[in-house]
Amino acid sequence: MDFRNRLTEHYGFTEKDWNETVRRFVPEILPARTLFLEKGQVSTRLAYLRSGLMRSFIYDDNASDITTQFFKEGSVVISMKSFNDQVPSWEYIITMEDCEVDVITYERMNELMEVVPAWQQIAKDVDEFKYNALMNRTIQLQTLTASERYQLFMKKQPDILQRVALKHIASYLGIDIATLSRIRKSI
Amino acid sequence: MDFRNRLTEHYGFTEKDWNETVRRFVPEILPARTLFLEKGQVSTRLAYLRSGLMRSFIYDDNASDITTQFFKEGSVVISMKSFNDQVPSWEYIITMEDCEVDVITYERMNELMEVVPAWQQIAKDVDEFKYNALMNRTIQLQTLTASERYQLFMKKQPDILQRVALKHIASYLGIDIATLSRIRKSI
DNA sequence: AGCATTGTTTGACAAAAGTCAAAAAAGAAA
DNA sequence: TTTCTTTTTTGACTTTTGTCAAACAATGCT
Repeated sequence: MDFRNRLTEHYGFTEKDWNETVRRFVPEILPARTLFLEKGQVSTRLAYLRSGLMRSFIYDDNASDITTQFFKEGSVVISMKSFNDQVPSWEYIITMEDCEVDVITYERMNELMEVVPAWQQIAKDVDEFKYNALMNRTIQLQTLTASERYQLFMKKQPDILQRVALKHIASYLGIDIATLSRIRKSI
Repeated sequence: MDFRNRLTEHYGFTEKDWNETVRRFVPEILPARTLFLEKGQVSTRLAYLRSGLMRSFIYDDNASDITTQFFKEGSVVISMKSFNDQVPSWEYIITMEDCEVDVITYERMNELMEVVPAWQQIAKDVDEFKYNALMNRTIQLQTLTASERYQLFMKKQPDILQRVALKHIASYLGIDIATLSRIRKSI
């Protein structure tokens, strides 16, 4: 099911709602390895990822290039804290493949929530969805061994596994790349 | 600064706002080791913790009694997914000390958000605060060693460290209790 | 195609963390 | 206080994971 049908079905979108929505999202093509958000900058845009793959990561003295999230087609690409509170981002977001996105700015999103109140609910639902995903991830890091975490990832996100460098999977799972290599051999 | 002042200062509460709020929160005393929320039940209430200490934990075939959060005085005690979406909880919440709480039900909270619109913002802020806390925790689990996690906990939450059994700290940090004991000795 | 760069695997080893069981310590209850 | 229960520590050991460096493989670029 495509985006429009989802909105109609879940949120009772009318023709007008859809039009108001569409006019505020700007389609863009982002080549692979384009930064969508930089650390330190206030996130001004949110994207719906039509096709392609992106990831968020942190990079500082303590932690060099640690992937914190993967975004695949159909996902909402957002750095929640920075976008919602309009504060500087502590993470980067970058494309890993050429991406087709529909982008909306913070201002336009606020307009949209006024014009189409259903968007308030959608925003809330997106935030909740992200919260739940993060909670699952946290519990996995808290309770599973490196090998178990990898096997679960393999099972739940086989598609991403095919598409990204292993070093990113490793950092996402909190495993050393050499260890991950050995885990893979042993399965 | 107490609760009332915080609301007045941050959200411009009027006398009336405060009265509408107060009448919907019910003060309660919960003895130590009282379940505030059980797994499988839909969370109907949220508490403001005036004094005492609580924790949330999961308990199932895979994971027996894994602490997922500590709540201390001044915190909002809530199982976000269950309360916000009114779905069965996947976690328990239990008091660890005698607790003084102000409790509000889901229905009353919705009323309150209508009568005092500032509460919509407060609810949003609480959710965001919890999300950020969870994000920090996740990154710690992802990037720090057991020893580093413990030392950080010691530094950031020395009060909780004094008040709860080490086995709960251990499970919260994803460390075996015997290992934690050795880490403590070595510092 | 050829070279440079980046990513992955491997070996040899070290360090970190877990397991199991028993002893010691601390707390709760009669 | 004494007993019972729970929690914490410890020892002996195993397993898991990380580190460093080199070799190997894959990929991108000119």
